[in-house]
Amino acid sequence: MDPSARSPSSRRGWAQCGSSTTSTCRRIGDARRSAPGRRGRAGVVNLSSVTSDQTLPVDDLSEQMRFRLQKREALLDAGMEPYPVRPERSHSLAQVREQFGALEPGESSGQQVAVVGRVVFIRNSGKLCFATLQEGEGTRLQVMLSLAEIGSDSLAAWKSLADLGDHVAVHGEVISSRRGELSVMADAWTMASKALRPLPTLHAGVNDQTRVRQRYVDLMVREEARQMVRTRAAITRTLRETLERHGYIEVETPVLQLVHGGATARPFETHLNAFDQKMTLRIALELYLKRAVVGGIDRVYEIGRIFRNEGVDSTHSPEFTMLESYEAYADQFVMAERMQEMILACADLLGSRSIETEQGTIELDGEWAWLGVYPGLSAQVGQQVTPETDAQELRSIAERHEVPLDPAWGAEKIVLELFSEIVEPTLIQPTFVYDYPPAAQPLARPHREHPGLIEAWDLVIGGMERGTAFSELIDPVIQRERLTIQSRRAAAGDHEAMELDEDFLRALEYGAPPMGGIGLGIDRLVMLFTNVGIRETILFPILRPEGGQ
RNA sequence: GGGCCUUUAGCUCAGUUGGUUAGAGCAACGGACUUUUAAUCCGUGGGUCGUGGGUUCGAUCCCCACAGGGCCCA
Repeated sequence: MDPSARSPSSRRGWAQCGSSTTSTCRRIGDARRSAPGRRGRAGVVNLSSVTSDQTLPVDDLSEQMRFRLQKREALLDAGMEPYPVRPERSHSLAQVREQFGALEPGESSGQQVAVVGRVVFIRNSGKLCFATLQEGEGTRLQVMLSLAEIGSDSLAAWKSLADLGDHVAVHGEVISSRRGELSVMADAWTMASKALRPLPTLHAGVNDQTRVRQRYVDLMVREEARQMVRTRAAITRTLRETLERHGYIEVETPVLQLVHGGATARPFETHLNAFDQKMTLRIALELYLKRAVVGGIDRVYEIGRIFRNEGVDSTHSPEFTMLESYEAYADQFVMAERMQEMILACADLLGSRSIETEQGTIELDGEWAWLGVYPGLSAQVGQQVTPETDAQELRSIAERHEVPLDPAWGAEKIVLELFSEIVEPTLIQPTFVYDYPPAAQPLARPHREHPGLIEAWDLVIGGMERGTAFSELIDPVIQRERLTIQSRRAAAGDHEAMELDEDFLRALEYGAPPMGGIGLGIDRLVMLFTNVGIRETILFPILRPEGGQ
């Protein structure tokens, strides 16, 4: 707030403003009642004085927006900036609450402050006005504007120019109202930012569509939306802290890649003009992080956005955030300890190791179960299934359980499908599903004891895969064989198959240390702790274009 | 890809078994009010009933297509 706003001269300014506004508002009413033919010309407000030669077609705007545009003009006419560069602000609303929270009802602090916030409630009476300001994460504070303190011109300006949704700056003494509400008793106010669109009803919230399409509105009106942002940030911070306690180093690896790999997924394609080169957006972090471990960064992780050009539903988003971490001289069991520690740290931060869901209570405390893929499937279908069970028999099991299969799939792929359809949804408590067939993960090493299996697990909680880990494949010869098979599939038209990454193989050929690696989907982790769909965990999710645009 | 539900004022929602001028709360506009708490009281305005076709004397309502959103299935 400009200090001069409290000088007598500026009060004269408000006086002019107040009176001109009254007439402005009458003009709007007159214009609406005048002949329709005039509205075309009069119905365009020129904003060139502040922005450019752009104009807003006023006839297309709601009545409320037209009034607010006129109020903005009235502020400018009166020499009052509707969007000042830096309003005076001595305290945040939270600081006022903290420093003066102990005031007794009716007590005055004798302290002057300058605060800024968005008007979320407004209660105007003849000579005393109340407004509730809201800032940042939702902290609210009442301001009072009294005729005796602020003068008739400034009070009139407040009543005619300040709307719900505006940011306003208020200077005055911190007091407690007679009812004990902590307040700033204004001796001056200025506009901090004039809102042209009305604030939605605060108590009803907004519908699901507006929530995701206009998250900024959702954040203004719904505390749970603000809480989601904080929860997600707290979870990523906790994951970082846990890994860094174990000596992990955070790195950033390329998003734009020549060769996509590290996962089975269809990539987004793009083009690098400088090299006239086709490129893809990464579908995983894996291959570059392993290169870092080869180079001697023994404990390394990245939290980053990855992109998969696939379906969109309540559990899938085309872009999502993944944590991958790699640790030299560790195996899948060490990584299981890391995973459990990270998730428990998040649970403790959020306050509880029990999570209530529709499928029942998830208990994160205690031992987490280990379940072999083949024993788990055998128990659920009531017949022995082993790596030796042939595709034909597996297909008859699938038929009995009404699991649709692709005719091209082999036995291993069928087992994976059967497990994820029949067993996975039943695993509510934290379970490491392990001893996978090789088809599951081309980048995991062969099992140390059982031929025909690999060293990899998926962590299933609440019937959904939340994370995965392997004892990583470091034998460059076997890795080349596996990637060659993948690349043949890619060449044959399988959009999800990996390409042969020669530079990655070259890195392995220099000798990678034995290592364990983790992949953890951040969005699904947030979903676990908050019980909402993926679109609520992502601040600005991918959406179809709005109609008519 | 298939099925079901949904789209009405700035916001949240009623409603119309097809019929005069489509409603409520909040919000807005005018007025009253110096301790309110989603303030209250009086008055006023605000609608392409998602879009485009069709049936009908008449469609926001019935039918078809399309678009957005949601749920279930594949």
